[in-house]
Amino acid sequence: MPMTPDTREAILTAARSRAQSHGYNGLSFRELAKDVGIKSASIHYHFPTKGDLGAVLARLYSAHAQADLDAALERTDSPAECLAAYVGLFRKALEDGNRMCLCGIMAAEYDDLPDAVKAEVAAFADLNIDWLVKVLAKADAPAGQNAKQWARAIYAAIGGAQLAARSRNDVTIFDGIVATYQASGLIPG
Amino acid sequence: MPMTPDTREAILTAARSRAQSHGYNGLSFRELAKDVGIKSASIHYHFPTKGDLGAVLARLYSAHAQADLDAALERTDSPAECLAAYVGLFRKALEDGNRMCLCGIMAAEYDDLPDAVKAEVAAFADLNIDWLVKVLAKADAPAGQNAKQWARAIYAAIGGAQLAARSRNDVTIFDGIVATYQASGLIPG
DNA sequence: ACCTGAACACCGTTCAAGT
DNA sequence: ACCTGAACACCGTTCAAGT
Repeated sequence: MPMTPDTREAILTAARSRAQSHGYNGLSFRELAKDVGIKSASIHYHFPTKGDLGAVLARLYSAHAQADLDAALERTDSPAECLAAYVGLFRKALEDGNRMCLCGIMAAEYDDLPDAVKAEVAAFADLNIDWLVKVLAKADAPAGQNAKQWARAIYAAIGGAQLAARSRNDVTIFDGIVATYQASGLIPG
Repeated sequence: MPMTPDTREAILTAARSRAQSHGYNGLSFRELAKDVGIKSASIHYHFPTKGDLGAVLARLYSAHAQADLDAALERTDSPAECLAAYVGLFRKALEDGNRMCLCGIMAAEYDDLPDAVKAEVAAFADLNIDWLVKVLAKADAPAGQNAKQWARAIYAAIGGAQLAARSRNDVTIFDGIVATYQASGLIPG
């Protein structure tokens, strides 16, 4: 009689939390097993390899992000308000234990990632950029730039702000950087 | 009679290269030992712990960057030209085997870093920001922002561009993002 | 002064064995 | 269907031993 109704679910929850702090390399099956209350060998029953777990993790993370972004776009089609919601999602990770976007931290480990995980990380970036393109459609892009280039720049800049704030363990650094992005016109505000 | 005149130097060179690709977690004493042609236990003679190696690595990396930046500032005090040189340093890492800035990749692993390495990563960020403040002194900051806030935003944005381009293994993505930063006024160009 | 082999507790993975 | 113990080759680290 297991404590949790669904071991697979419990593994995914613990793994997501750990991965957002320690990355893919820092994710340990033995630590994960302790969190869940099983032996590390048992994790392989649910996820044959660490790469399988990483890929599922990233795919679920993307689906969750997609849902959040769609909900924001449904509340308003104002670029400034949508971007505020967008920035808020990345801010939340920092607030919650100085964590990173799962796919942002994994992008840094790119060379060590199994191919299946690499693909999911790329898909997350695409999802973000596609949503930003939709939002930015009714805003004025920087001179000579199309919406796609603009979207890519915003995605990269927010990821960088998260990374910079994290290594200071200080969310206000994130806020300050975003404010400068807005003042410069990179982010509509 | 060792092949290399200075084993310590050989360890540092190999470690820097590996760390810029695989990060601190992905740095293996046994792989490093193979590169240098000694046994992994021997590395501990030169660097007692992996944290010691990481801290020395980051400190040397910072010193090298400081020299490069000072040289650029000596060639010209034009903000646009200095920033072009700055961007070029980050671009070079991507060109050279899709590598990252050492301290950028380590910032993503922040939670797993020994304290001595954390300090060096923070010092690298400070060095970058201080240099940028000097360069930006004679340029017009985005409305309501001081030079320090502006410098922080540029440092974060360039790091994010490197991260985003790396996970596509495509330097032209970096160039496109930087072009948008320039068009928006975030980076003087 | 510099290097090594052997040991330790870690890691992901496999697999025969349990229920 | 789900879990485990034991084994394997990896990891950083220690240390007595070599030169």
